[in-house]
Amino acid sequence: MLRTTLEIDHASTILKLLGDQTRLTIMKLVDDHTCCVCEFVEIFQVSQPSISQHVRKLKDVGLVHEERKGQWVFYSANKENVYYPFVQSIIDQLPSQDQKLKKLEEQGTRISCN
Amino acid sequence: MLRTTLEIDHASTILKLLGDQTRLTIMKLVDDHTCCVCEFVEIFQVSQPSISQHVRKLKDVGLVHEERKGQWVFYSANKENVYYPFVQSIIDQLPSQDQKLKKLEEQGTRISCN
DNA sequence: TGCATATATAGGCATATGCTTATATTATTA
DNA sequence: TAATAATATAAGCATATGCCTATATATGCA
Repeated sequence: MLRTTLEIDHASTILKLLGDQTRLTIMKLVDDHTCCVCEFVEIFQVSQPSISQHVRKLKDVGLVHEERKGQWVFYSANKENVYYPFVQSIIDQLPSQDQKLKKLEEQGTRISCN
Repeated sequence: MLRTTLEIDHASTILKLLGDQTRLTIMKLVDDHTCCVCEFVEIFQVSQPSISQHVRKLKDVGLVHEERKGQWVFYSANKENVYYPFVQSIIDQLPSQDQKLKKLEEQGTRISCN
């Protein structure tokens, strides 16, 4: 098995990124969902620029992948990233956050993103 | 197998703590070594109060165990902590930092701590 | 007891972080 | 083209963080 060496300074950078409840939850969600900014705004009850800044940080280190579809921008996990196995090993230990998306569907707030 | 649920807010707190290169390295070292403050000062080339503050944060959440031996205070991983399996899964992916301790031994700086 | 050594705490400071509002950009549609 | 909608960026602000120096506390030993 190929084992990439994870330098400690790179690791601490990733951990710092995940050491924020909003970003950690986003990573957990995009691990098996594709979500748009407006959904995160709804889920976290925070301003749209705040979410934009969080996803930007994740995008800057390449943990998420951005895809524009019309007026929406969708984010998903970039599983090709060198550090993704590390991230995955962490978020795998977290409880599913899918109920947050389900709640949006029930409210009909997720319509825009399908 | 018993599986403790790791709440996402607790997880982000732990990750934030580990999201600092000094603290992450300390955790990696104390995972299989018992170290005193003066060693960390030597290793990280940072002031003694700075190290004291870092280990205090780790101690406050119970990740490290403090033990006074004479005038020295030794720190080791508190593997009884509920979050330790989570921490362990992370630091297990990091390269050994033992060469930092070896270097101290070569310099004779680690004498005090045996 | 007095001095040296190791560590902890207090206080100050520069920078980082996360949020907000205001505004710019990009795409959709009438 | 103009209006609307989604997102990004800019700027400002309050708080957090990590470091330092100065000082307090605790222990060992002459």
